[in-house]
Amino acid sequence: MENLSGNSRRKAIEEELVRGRDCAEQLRHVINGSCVDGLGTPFAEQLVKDVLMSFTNSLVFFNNPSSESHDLHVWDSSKSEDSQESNCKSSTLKERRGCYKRRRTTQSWEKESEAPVDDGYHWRKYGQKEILNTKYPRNYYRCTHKYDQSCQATKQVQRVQEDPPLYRTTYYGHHTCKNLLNPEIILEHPISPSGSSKFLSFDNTFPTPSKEDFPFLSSFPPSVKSEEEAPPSASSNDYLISSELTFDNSPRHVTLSTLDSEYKGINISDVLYDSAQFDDVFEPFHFR
DNA sequence: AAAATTTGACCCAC
DNA sequence: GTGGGTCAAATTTT
Repeated sequence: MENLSGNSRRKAIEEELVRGRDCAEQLRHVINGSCVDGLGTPFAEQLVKDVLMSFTNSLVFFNNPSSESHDLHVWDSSKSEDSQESNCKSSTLKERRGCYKRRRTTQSWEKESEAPVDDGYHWRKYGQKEILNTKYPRNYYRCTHKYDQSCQATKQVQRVQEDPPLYRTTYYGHHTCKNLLNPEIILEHPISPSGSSKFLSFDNTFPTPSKEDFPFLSSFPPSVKSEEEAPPSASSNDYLISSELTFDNSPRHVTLSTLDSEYKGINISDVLYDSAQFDDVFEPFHFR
């Protein structure tokens, strides 16, 4: 990933802000009813998402000039969502074997960690490949609820370094599944005793946050089990869910308000994160 | 028995 | 033609 610094970083921030402004302007038209019918709510939701993403990106650029930290790369091409659906016309299982469309572009993000992370979701391994010029095989996982809930989330995990052990996890798509194992989830944030932040309590429609593993909170995953051979790495309770976008007492925390937005078509994973993690753990966005 | 993993085959994008 | 993402039968684990 490239390091953004100096003018290029400033330019990136500027472009993001301009983009956000444009989206907000479009959103205004939608709200005023001057938008073409039929695009209404979904379009508005997309605009909201874009605006929030603009802020998010800008803040990341602003807060994170360094590229020495661990990785979180995000490239959003969500408008061309994953096309794993098979076009195959064959009907029998055997005929359908291997019949699929390879993913071209989808939203994805990477994370590197010293151990394969337990992100709280239920993953089913469906493949393993030796990758050219790499020492370790790449493991492919899909959401366990791919079929029962049509959850399209997948991830790839690959060991990239021996000593110290380093694993790169690349997530593709968002979880749309409901995790039924942890019906009651309450978020708390230890460094925010003032009460200025609101804790969110989720019912079984929303999985639990596991802050360290899911910087972009596709949804809040409950911790269920660790996978692969290594134990999950230690975590720090860094997620803060606030009722408003604010720089609060912990100066490096930036939080965005989200409530059940995922169920209204806005995926909070696109807009919610803790900026501190980017300082410590992640690089700025990666554009392809 | 059901769920999960392994692994070779298959096929598409490049 | 090749690399890599996915499928699915076989096998293992729970």
